[in-house]
Amino acid sequence: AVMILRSRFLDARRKRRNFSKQATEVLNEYFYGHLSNPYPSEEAKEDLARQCNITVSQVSNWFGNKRIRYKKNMAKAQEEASIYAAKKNAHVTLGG
Amino acid sequence: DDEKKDEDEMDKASGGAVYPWMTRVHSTTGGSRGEKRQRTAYTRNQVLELEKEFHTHKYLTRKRRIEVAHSLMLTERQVKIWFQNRRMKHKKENKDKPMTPPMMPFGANLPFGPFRF
DNA sequence: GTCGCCATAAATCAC
DNA sequence: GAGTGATTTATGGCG
Repeated sequence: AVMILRSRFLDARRKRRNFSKQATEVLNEYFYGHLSNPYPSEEAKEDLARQCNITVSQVSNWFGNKRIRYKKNMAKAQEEASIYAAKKNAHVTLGG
Repeated sequence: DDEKKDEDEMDKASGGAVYPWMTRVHSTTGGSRGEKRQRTAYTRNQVLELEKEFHTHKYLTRKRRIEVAHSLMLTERQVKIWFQNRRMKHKKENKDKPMTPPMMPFGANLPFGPFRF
C-alpha cells in the first residue's frame, strides 16, 4: 500500500518542467506546418526528438496535447496558426 | 433559464480551415450532443488490487478476469482494457527510460548517457 | 470471431 | 488560476 502511494510521488509529472523555447518552436513549426494532418510518423518523431533533445514519448505527448487543445480552442489556436503560417511562407515562397 | 451555447464550441473555424482530425471522433456514450465523455477514475483500492494482480500475472485468463471484475465492481471489459494499458505502460517503462541494464559495459550511468566515439 | 497490440482521444492530474 | 507536460481511462483498427 505504501509503495503505491510512494510511486505516485515519484512520478515524472511530480517534477514537471517546460520544454525549452527552441524545442517548443520546433514542435510548433512542425504542427502548424502540417496542420492538415499533424500526425508525425515514427521516423519524424525521432527526428523531432533529436532536434528538441527530448524523448520520442515526449514528442508523442506534446502532439497529443497539442491536437486536443487546439480543438478545444480553435479560435485562439488559429492566431498561432497564422503566425506559423507566415513563418512558413518565409521559407516556401509561393512560387506556384 | 437553460440557454446553452457552448455545445459545439469547436466546429466554428471562422477563418481557418477545419480538417477531419479536428472533429470529434469518439462517441459520446449515447448523449446526443456536447456531452463530455466521462472518464471514471478508479479508486485507490481498485488500482491497488489490479496492480497486485498484474504483478503476479501479466495476462489474465477469462476465468480470472471475471473474478477480478466482480470483486472490484468493474466490468470485464474494463479489467481487460486496464491490463492492456498496464502492459503498454510496462513496456514503455522498460524502453523509453534509461538504457542501463541490457548493454553498457562499465561507465554506464553517467548523466550524459552512452559514450559516443 | 475473439483478443491483444498499438496509436490515439479525451479527461484529469500535478506542478 | 491558466498553462503545460504526463498519466490515466477508453476507443477503434488491424493482425
